Amino acid sequence: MARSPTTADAFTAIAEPRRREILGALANTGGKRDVSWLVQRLGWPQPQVSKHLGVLRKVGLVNVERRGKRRVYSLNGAELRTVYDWVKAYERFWQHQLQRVKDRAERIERERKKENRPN
Amino acid sequence: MARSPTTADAFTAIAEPRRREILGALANTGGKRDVSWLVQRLGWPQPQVSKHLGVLRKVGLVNVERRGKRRVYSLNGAELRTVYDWVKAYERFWQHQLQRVKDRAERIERERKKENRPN
DNA sequence: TTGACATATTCCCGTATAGGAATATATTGA
DNA sequence: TCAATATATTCCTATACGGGAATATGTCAA
Repeated sequence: MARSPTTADAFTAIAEPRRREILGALANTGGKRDVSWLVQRLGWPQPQVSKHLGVLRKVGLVNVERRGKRRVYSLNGAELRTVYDWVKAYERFWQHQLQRVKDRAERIERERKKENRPN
Repeated sequence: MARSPTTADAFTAIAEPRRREILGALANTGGKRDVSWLVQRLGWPQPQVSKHLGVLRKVGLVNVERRGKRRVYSLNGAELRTVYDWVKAYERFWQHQLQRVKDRAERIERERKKENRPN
């Protein structure tokens, strides 16, 4: 078997840096723009932009709206939330580390004060 | 060009469902276990587990510690935080939607009350 | 040293990419 | 109808996967 298709879910879709760039570009402008604008903004060939948008659309990270000959793409935050919820469940694993750093700093501070007081 | 290697960064590494399973298994037990335990727990062939662990290690999502002939793997939350920070920046895009849902519910509620009161 | 155990690595294969180039499809206006 | 514009799709190729099977490496204990 090969790798999971990029269209499998939000995780595989955002694995590609350029697709994250597209989401970022959409986000910076309120989350709604047509393809021409994205092509101009990103400076990539139009087919490349369309293809990446196709992947993002298939996994529901963006929605499309026909507007004459334009197609307006918009961010769908709900789908990104899948990723957010997953990673947030690991929060304690980096907060632990921060806590450890904090604890250590406090211990050192206590010891510093102790040294100033005679025993 | 092909797809970005899975060892490129945390995003590509966690795109694979089985690697997320490994992280999940580690997390459920305080974040520190050897390979045999993971093999037992996940029920996959040992080489498969080792190979996925190799990818996770290369991107820094886990650390290894030699313990005799065992190798103890531990979660490295700091690297997951990369993903967290990225996705958190889009928070408003799903909160917007929740807000919209909430606003709509409140508007409907107001209108329901209005109907009960004579104008 | 030797054997048993734990883990990593290699080789093979089918599959699915991402990018480039070319082309197809759809929509508008004259 | 026809040309122009906007966007999507197709075809091509190099690349790198993930799983299975086999094997290599490393470490302990007797």
